[in-house]
Parts: sequence; C-alpha cells; structure tokens
Amino acid sequence: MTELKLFNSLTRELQPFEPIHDGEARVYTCGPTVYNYQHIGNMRAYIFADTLGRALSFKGYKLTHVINITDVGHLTSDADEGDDKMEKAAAAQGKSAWDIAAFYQADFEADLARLNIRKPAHPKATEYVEAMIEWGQSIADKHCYELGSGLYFDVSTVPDYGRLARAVTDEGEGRIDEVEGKRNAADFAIWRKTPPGETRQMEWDSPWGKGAPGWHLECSVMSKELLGHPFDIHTGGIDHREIHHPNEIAQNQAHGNCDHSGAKIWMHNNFLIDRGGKMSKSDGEFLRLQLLVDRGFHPLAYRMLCLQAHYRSELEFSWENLQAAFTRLKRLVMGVEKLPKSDDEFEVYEFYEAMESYKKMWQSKVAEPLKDFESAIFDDLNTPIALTALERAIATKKVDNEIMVQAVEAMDSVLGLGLLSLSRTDLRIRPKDAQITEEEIEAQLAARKEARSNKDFETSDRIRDDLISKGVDVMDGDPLGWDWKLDI
RNA sequence: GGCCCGAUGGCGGAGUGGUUACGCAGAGGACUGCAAAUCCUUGUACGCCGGUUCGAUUCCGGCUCGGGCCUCCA
Repeated sequence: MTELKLFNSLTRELQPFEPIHDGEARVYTCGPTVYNYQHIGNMRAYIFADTLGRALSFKGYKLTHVINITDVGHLTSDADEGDDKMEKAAAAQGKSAWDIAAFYQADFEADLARLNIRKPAHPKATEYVEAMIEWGQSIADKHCYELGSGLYFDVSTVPDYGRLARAVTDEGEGRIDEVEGKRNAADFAIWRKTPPGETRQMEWDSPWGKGAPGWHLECSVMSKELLGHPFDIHTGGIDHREIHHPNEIAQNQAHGNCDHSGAKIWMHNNFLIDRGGKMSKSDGEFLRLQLLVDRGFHPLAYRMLCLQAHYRSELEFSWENLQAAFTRLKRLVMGVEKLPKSDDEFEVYEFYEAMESYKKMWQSKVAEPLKDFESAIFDDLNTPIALTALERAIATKKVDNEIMVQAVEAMDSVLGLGLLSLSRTDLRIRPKDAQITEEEIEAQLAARKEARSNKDFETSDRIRDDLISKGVDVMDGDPLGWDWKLDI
C-alpha cells in the first residue's frame, strides 16, 4: 500500500508518517475558546483535522484524537492588558463565565456533528489547572521570571525558539504595548495574576498568587496528559504556527528538559478567506454554520467546499462557491442513491481486515479510481483529487452493487460526506425566510397535476409561476421523483 | 518597518518541464405541452519582464499586484 506522506511545518517538507506507537496514531488539535460562536473559518480547521484522522483510520491506525476546549479566558487584547474574553462575554450576557463556556461548547459540538466530524475527546482546560500549576512549578526556576502581572517564560532559555515560525520574533517595530520588565519581546505568560483589588469568576490559587493560567500552557499540559510526549501529530490553524505553537514547543522543551517539540509532525491548515480579508469575530457579524443553514444550505455543502481545496491553500468563500459545492454534493448523492443505504459508521480498519471483499474490489472496475483515490489522500491529503476519483468510481458502469457500496464506503470514510446515509431530500433545507410551507407547496402541486392531466396548461403554468414567485422551483420529470425545490 | 505566502479560464480550485484535472456557471443536444430537474457534448487559462532549456504555466531572477503574521484569532 502507498506510504502516507504529510507536510511537516517544522521542516516545511513532506515526510512519511511513522507512528511512535505501533499501529497507533495520536493527534492533538488546538480547539476553540468557547466565549462565542465559531465561524465557518474556525470550522475549516476541524474539518481538516477530521479528514486527517479519517485518513489515518483508513490506513489502519488506531486513532486517538483530542480537540481541547479552552474554557478559561484569553485576554481580548494583548498579552497582558484588556479584559478576559470569558469574563467579558459573561458580563455582556449577564451570565456566569462557566455558563458561557458550557453554552458555546455545546454549540461548537453541535456544529462538529453537523459537519460529520467524528467525535474526538474534548478535554476542558479548567479541568487541568492543577496540572498546569505543577507544570509551571517544574519550569519556574530555570525558565521563568515573575513580574507584577504574572509569571513569564524566558524564551532565551530554550534552544531554537521560534524555529517553527521561521521568523525573527524579537526584532521589528513593536506594535505591541510592551509589558514592563519583559526580558524578550517574545516572552509570554505562564500564569496571569488577577490584578490587585479585583476578583474574577475564574481564578485559582497558585504559588504566584490568585489568577489564571497563560493560554499556551493548556495545550502542552493536556497533550502530554492525554497523549504522552512526544505524540504523533499536532494540528491547528496556520496562525498558530507563529506564536502559540512555538510557545507550546518552548514549554515542552523546558518541561521535558529536552530538544524535542512534543510532537513529531506539526500540521497547519490555511485560512478560509472572506472577500475583505480573513474572518473576524471582532467585527461584529460573522459567518457561522447556522447562517448557511438559515439560507437553505446543508451543512455538508460546507464540508464539500473545504474538501474541494487543499488544506494548505487559502480558500475563498463566497455564496456562489458554496452553491457550487452544494450542487456538486447533490449530484454525488444522486449518483449513489441507487445503491443500498447504509446507516452504519463504516470502519475502514475492519474493512482492510476483511481481505476477501478488499480483493474483490481491487479486481473490479473501480480499482483504478480507488488506486487514484489512495495515492491522492496519502499524498498529504489531496482531497480535491480524491473527490474526482470518487466521482469517477461512481460513474463506472457495470459494477456489482455490493462492490460499489464497498468502494464508496471506503472512499467516503475518508471524505466524511456520509454519502450512503444521505438522501437527496435530506439536502432540501428550508431557508429561514421561506415564504411558503411544504403543505402549501404540496397542495399547489396537486392542483397543478390535476390541471396538467386535463391538459389545462394555462392553469398549470399559472400555478407554477405563482410557486416560482415564492421561491419554489417545480420539476416534472425528475428521475428521482424530487418534484420541487426551494430556490436559494 | 520585519518575516512569510500567493498570482491558473466567468467563479472556485488541482496539477505539470513537452499531450494541460475537476466542480459550478455558460453554450449546444436529448427529454418535456413549455420549462425545470436529469443525462450527453462542449468553448475559454496559467500576472508582467528577463534568464536557463530543443521546449516553461511548471525551474531561476527582477517587477507589479494581492494576502497573511509580527496583537486575541482556525
């Protein structure tokens, strides 16, 4: 079988995946701070991580995947000024910081599910504060210094700081308000003290006073606790490559008293671009999955949009592009609609074990597209190419149904579109502002059918025009009996 | 100011030193009472200027434009 090659941000090169633990793959993905809804750009990172996880499963590795939940606030502005995000959101909504975290975590997890992102472990930062304090103590003497505002990490105490970012971090035109007393511009907080005279909802006692952990610390601590150091793959958005991950690496080096970064491969997905620039939560309105659904798009249309581009490329978002992805998804679903349905989450690991069906598939006409699919996926997750291979497989004529189901299941288990459990009517999402209900549509269509059978085309066309004016497209000879759709 | 990345047909987006994906949209055809949906067919591209080469969209250099990071951010 083809070797799985992945792009390592540390070396900026493709490298073969060689598991640290035989037959296993351990992956850590930096998760959201749950002080607000996630926008669809955030979700691209998890679709990418999920696809990576699925590819590893496809390859037969037993996957352990962690996406952490940051439920203790970062600060809203720079490293040491400004309000805490969690506390600020709580104040604005008249809730406790803990309620805010629970609410947005639930919303995040619902979005993951809607995007067919397999459920990984979701450890919460607040459950690891004790371990973070211990970690801080273990590195405090040799690597940290205390200031009035907190305990800081001295980046000059570890070798090669910032090698992941490939950037000079301590030169340049400080646009940051410098923290008084910091030894290096890149030094960051391990512990943030609660300012004197203040009380926060989320604060803990520590050797450095009441306060909260620095936000880089949690990923080091949780990845070590849950996956052990070093583990296989650490993923995140490309922005993390510059600050968060270098800091994580520095902490790992200090704590482990070693050179290794904590993970063997670091992978970063590029941004989803919204015309004006990147998505931004601070600009008020932002695109989230629910908005797409409100406009009549199935959530998986967004997954399709992401799969159409390579994860390391920027991807331009527009409603037109989303529509294109949705149409493509719809046609794909129609292509497999004739096949027997399957509601089971397909386990490729078992599939490879069952060599008999595997062999049959490789002797069939879908072997060629399947081969292309594998080499595309194993070549640093080239999903755009893999998609075309899937489409070619489906279009292959004279293939036994059973074999076709297996082939589609195998490929879709990586892409995660859920093709064999989706039907085309599932994709018919009612836009929030639709003018007409399904009952009304059905009634009108019945009347139209009656008129047509009497060859009263004047009446039938009048009804159709009326439906069109309400955003309903009528289709008479649809091969799958889908006789209307809401225009979006 | 520092560091980094990108520039492909109407839109999105792969890939390649020579035959140039794919999706959506568009066009033509089939089907239809007419449409729509569906199916079939199909046109259009590699930012600019040099260089390397038998040959460059693909390699190198310069330029222009766009974007990212340097501050919370996927």
